Amino acid sequence: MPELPEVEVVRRGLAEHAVGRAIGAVEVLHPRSVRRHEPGAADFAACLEGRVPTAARRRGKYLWLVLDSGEMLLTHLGMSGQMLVQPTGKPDERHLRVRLPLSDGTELRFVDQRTFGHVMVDVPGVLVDVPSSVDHIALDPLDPGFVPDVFVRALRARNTEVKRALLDQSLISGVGNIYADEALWRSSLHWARSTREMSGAEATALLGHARDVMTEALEVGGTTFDGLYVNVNGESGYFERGLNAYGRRDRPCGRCGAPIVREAFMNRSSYSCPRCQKPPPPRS
DNA sequence: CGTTCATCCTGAGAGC
DNA sequence: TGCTCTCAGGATGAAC
Repeated sequence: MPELPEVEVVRRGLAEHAVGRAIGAVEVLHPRSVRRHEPGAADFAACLEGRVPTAARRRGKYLWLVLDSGEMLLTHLGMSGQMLVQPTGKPDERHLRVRLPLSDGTELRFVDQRTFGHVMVDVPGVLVDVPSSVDHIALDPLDPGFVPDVFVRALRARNTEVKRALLDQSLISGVGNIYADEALWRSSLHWARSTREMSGAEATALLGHARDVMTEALEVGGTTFDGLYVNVNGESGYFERGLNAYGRRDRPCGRCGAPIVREAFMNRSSYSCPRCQKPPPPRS
C-alpha cells in the first residue's frame, strides 16, 4: 500500500529513468485507469505523444511528471499501483493498464491490479508547478514548505477522531493507514482521541512521530530500487522489520508486551496497544 | 461549511 | 476440488 515513502521512491526512479525521454504512442489498456482524464483515453494519449518530461514531483501520495507542454502527467498509485520502467518487448505484466513508450528504448508502464489508482494529463492549478487536481491536497510533512504550527492549529480546530484527521489529505498529506497507526503507537495515543481535546504538545509530538516514521521508511525503501526497475508495492524492507503496531494483532507491544489489538475503523483496521494507547472515555 | 459514510476493484486466504 | 465468504483500503461525492 503505497504511502508517502513508497511514492517518493517511485518519484526518484522516474527522475532518473523517465525525465528527458520523449514519450511515444501511448496505449491505454484499461479505461478505468484514465477515468479522471475527462476528455477520454484517446485525448490522454494525444496530450502525451511527443512530449518530454522535464521534472518528477510529488505532494503526499500524488506524483507527477512536468511536461515540456506545460501540462503534467499526474499519477496516483491507489492501493496497488506501480510505475515500472521496462525494456521494450518485455512481456506485459498481468495487470498492465497503460503503456508509455520512451525514446531511449524503454517503456513506462502503469500496472495496477485493483484499479484504485489512476493517471491523467492535468493543467497547472493555483500554483504553476502543482496540477489543478492537487490543489486541495495539503503539503506533506517532508515538504520544505510545511509549517508545523499551521498543522497543529488546524488539527486542534477539528472536531473528530485523531486518526480520521491524520488520514484527511486536506489537513496533512502522505499519511495512510499504516503510518497513521505507527505514528499513533509512537505517540501512545489511541486512534479515537478527540482532536479538540488534544494539547498543542501532543499534536506537535504526533506530527514529529509521523514525520520520523515516514523518513525512516524512506531511508530503507529508498535503497531497494535499482537499475531500470522502478517499483513500489509496499514491500520495502521496512515493512518486514520496522512496524510496531500495523498488522501485528496478538503480537506483543514492543514497549510493554501487551498483545496488540485490531479494531474495526472506517471499514478497515486500526492496530494499537491496549495498554500504551488507552482509549478515551466515551464521548457524550 | 464541517463531518461521516458507502462505493469503486481484484486476488489471497480461510472455511466447508 | 471448487465454492462462498472475508479482507485489504485511498479518494470521492453524496448525505447528514
